[in-house]
Order: sequence, then structure tokens, then C-alpha cells
Amino acid sequence: MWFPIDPRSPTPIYQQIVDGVKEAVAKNILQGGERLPSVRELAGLMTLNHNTVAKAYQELERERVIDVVRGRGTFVAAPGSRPDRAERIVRMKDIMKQLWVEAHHLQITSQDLMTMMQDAVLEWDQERGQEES
Amino acid sequence: MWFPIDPRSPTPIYQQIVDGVKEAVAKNILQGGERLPSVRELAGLMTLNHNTVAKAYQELERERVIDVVRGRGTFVAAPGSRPDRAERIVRMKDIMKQLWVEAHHLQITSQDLMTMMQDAVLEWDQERGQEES
Amino acid sequence: MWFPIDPRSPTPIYQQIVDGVKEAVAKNILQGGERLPSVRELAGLMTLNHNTVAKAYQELERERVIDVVRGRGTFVAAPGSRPDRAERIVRMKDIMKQLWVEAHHLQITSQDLMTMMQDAVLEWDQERGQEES
Amino acid sequence: MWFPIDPRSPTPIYQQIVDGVKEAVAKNILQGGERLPSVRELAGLMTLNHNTVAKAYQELERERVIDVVRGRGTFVAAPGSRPDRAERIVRMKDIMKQLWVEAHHLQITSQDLMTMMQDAVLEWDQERGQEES
DNA sequence: GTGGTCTAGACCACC
DNA sequence: GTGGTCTAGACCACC
Repeated sequence: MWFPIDPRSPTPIYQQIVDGVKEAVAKNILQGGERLPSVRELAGLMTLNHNTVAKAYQELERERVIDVVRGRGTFVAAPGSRPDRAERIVRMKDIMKQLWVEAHHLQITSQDLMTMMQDAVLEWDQERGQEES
Repeated sequence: MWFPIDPRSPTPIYQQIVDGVKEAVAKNILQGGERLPSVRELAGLMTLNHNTVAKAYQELERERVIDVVRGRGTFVAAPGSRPDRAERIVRMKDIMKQLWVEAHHLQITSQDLMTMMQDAVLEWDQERGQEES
Repeated sequence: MWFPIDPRSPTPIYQQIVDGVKEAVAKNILQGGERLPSVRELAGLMTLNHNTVAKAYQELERERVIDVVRGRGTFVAAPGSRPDRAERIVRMKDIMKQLWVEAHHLQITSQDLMTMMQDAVLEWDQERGQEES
Repeated sequence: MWFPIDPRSPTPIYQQIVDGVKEAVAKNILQGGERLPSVRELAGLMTLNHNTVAKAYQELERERVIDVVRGRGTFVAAPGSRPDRAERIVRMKDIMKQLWVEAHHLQITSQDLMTMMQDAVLEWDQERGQEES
């Protein structure tokens, strides 16, 4: 498990961790049931404050991406255990709209946008396939 | 021209204005050369401080979405005058990845994602078409 | 005589006129004694407010670049009639420093800066030579 | 770190801070990784409002001169992390032309201009050398 | 403690 | 009238 942290980014560090873990899960780099490093381990590895990592884990647990089991450790949630579908669908529409707005400012037609998206998705799906257990 | 502002959102108000104007331009609700309300007019209409609106307009000018002519007013930029393509392409890939990651957490297949995107794009393109001058 | 005006630039329009006239004089496109268009003529040609042009001419007269003769017209000053040397030397040092600072942020060595400057100066001197009366 | 602020200058105060920091970095008075005073510290030292300093820091971050790490502080960027070369080269040509135009109005020959520039550059390079770590 | 945002209100340059 | 800047002071998220 690894992902880059940019301390200079306007995105808070804890959010970058949240995004990084979610991406790793989406790509199957982290798989259901797999153990994550403890808060203090990860903080050590990334030279971050352990409060920052703890906050990221709390957010990931709230989003049902991971399960924190007191005294045992932190694990990637089984895919079945992630509901809050409504919230995510709203969020997806939001991201789709952002994408469409940016495309138009770039003077990219909707058709070209769909092609670009298709290509990118194929690429990420392949990365994901390679990690398949 | 109108878009809702949520003062309690974690997204800063000035950023909501930036996003709102960019969306309106992408949807052809605001067209090239069209005049925007003055900083103080818009502030009055939205019951915001003029500084907040001014900050939004400055950001929109930096992104080449609008042209600010001191002493005269603020205008939607002609489509041709918006470069910084490289920066926007990077941004688009970023948004596409976010979308793909969220989809996987929702257990939406890439194929379903493409279908949802297709539908949404059709819908927005239609809204845009209706505003065509 | 011609130079482009960018109404979108943060540089005030009257300042752009001042800069444009000064550049034309430095390049010998405008020569000592030559008549400039009247305030209203130039305003008409450039579709600007005549107040803007008048302000530019006032500034050019203050800097002794032009002579405004009431009832007769406006003329490029003879080279001899431009003192205020002290003020200009201060200004030159200022511009030189800006140039040096920008170069360092660009990671251009002072030696390369001098070479670039040499090349640019040769080019402008040639343009100037072609206009020689 | 120090530079004078002239509250009556037409150059906005926040821009004077931007210019001052950039000059200090070019002169090695501020070195890569070095911590700048916090927004409120600098505001206190200069008896300015913290918003004015914050605006300057935001502009310096946009120009990649400094790194702002939220909640931690503000640091001079490593020299490697400053791209936007194209934009800066355009800006340099601009400044070079201004210099050349001013020189001609002062009736300084191009040759004398190059000599003055050479001398000034030597002087600033020496200041810079003395700060070398 | 760190930077970021926002309101309120004043003042300025430019048109 | 137009946008831009600045102070004063409050409040917020993040470390």
C-alpha cells in the first residue's frame, strides 16, 4: 500500500489519505478483509502526525470503507458492507457535472469527453484487473 | 443568471460563485460578451459582502472565464480567449479518476458508470441547447 | 503610428497609451517635432473615451515626451528637451532589479540574462534603425 | 528578512510584499525551506492587517515562490518546484523592452545600457553570494 | 498556533 | 458607476 502525499496541496492531508485509501481499494490494491497499518505505524511511515491519520481512519470508517476493531486493528471492509448509496449517488452526479463543465470550458465536445472517459476507465480497469486476487 | 449559494457548505462562498458562473457559461445561460452584474449588484442580490463577490470575479478572470474591464464592468469572455489547456486536462483526468473511484465504492461497474455519464451528459447538453443563441 | 490596447489588462488604458507612445518614440517610429493626432482624433480611432487619451497626453507632457501647444496641437518633443534624468535613472535601476529578480526565479544565470538582453537590444536597435529619418 | 513598505505608493501593499519576498529569495536572503513569519506575525511586525499579508502569501504560493502548509506555516519553496517558465519568459521580454525604452528616453545608448546593467548585476550577484549557505 | 474566509465599512483610481 | 484595496474583527478547519 502506497500513495503520495502533497503537503502543499490545498486538499487537507487527512483527505488525501482518505482519497488514497479509497483509490487503492477501488483498484484492488487493498482487498476486503486486508489489514491496514495502525494509526501510529502509518503516521511513522509517512512522517505525519498521528492525529491526522486517525482523522482519516475515522472518516474512512464513517464512509464504511474500513472497519476499525478496537484492540485488534483496522481492516478493509467487505464490499457488501458499504451502503450509504444515496449519498454516494448525489456525490457522483456532482462529480459528473464538474467534469462536464470543465470539458466545455476546454472546448471539448461531449462526444470527445465520453471517448476520453472510456479510455481512462479502460486503463484503470486494467490496473485493477492485475491486482485481482 | 442564477445559482444557489449554501452559506453552510464547506466550499467557500466565493468558490460557489466561481463554480456557478462556470456552470452557467458551460450551459450557455451566460454567453460570450454578456455583461455580469457588477460586484456590488451581485453582492446585494445575494446578500453577500462585495469583497466576497470581488474575490470570485478575480478568480474567474484568472481562469479566463470572464473579462474585467476596470471602470466599465465585467463580461463573459469570448470562448477563444481561454487557454491554459494543459492545466485543465490534468484537472479533467483528476476528476475522471475521482468519479471512477466513487463508482467502484458504490459497486457500480465501469459499464454502468459510462451509461450514467452518457445519460447525464445528454441531459445537460439539452439544457445547453435550449439556451443556444 | 499604432500600438495595441488591451482593455482587459490590469494596466490602465491611459498607461498603455503612455507606454505605446514612448515605445514608438524610442523606436523612431515617432520622431522629434512630429505631430500627434488630437485627443479627440485618437479617441475616435481607438474607440476610447477622450478623457482617457487626455490623461495619457498629460502624463506624456509631464514626462517631457511630447509638447502640447494650446490651439496648435501636440508634438513629439525634441530629444534635447527631455531632462528629469534623475527620476528616470531611479526608474531604470528599479526595472533592472525586477529583471534580475525574475531571471533568478526562472533559474537563469546572470550571464545568460546578459546574453538574452544583448540579443533583444540588438533586435530593437535594428527596428529603430529602419525608421531612422 | 526585511524590506520597506510604502503605504502611499500606487503599488498595492500586498504587491510590495510579494516583490519584497521575491527579491529576498533571488538574493538568497531567504533560502529554500526557510520558514517565513506567520501571516499574523508579519502583519504585527509591519503594522498591517493580517488579510493583506495573507493575500500576499496566496499570490506568492500561486507563483510557486513559497509553500503554504495549512496549520503548520509558510516556507520558501525549493528552487526545483517553480515551473511556469513560459509565462516568466514572456514577462522577462516585457521588462527588457521597458528598460530599453526608458534608456532611449534618457538618451542612453544601448551600449551604455548594457554596461549599466552589467554593473548592477555584478553588485546584486555579490549581495547574493554573501548570503550563500 | 497555522492559514482561510467572511462581513462591515472606508477610500481609491478609472470611466 | 466600475472594480480594487485595506483595516478591524469574527469565526473556522487543521495541526
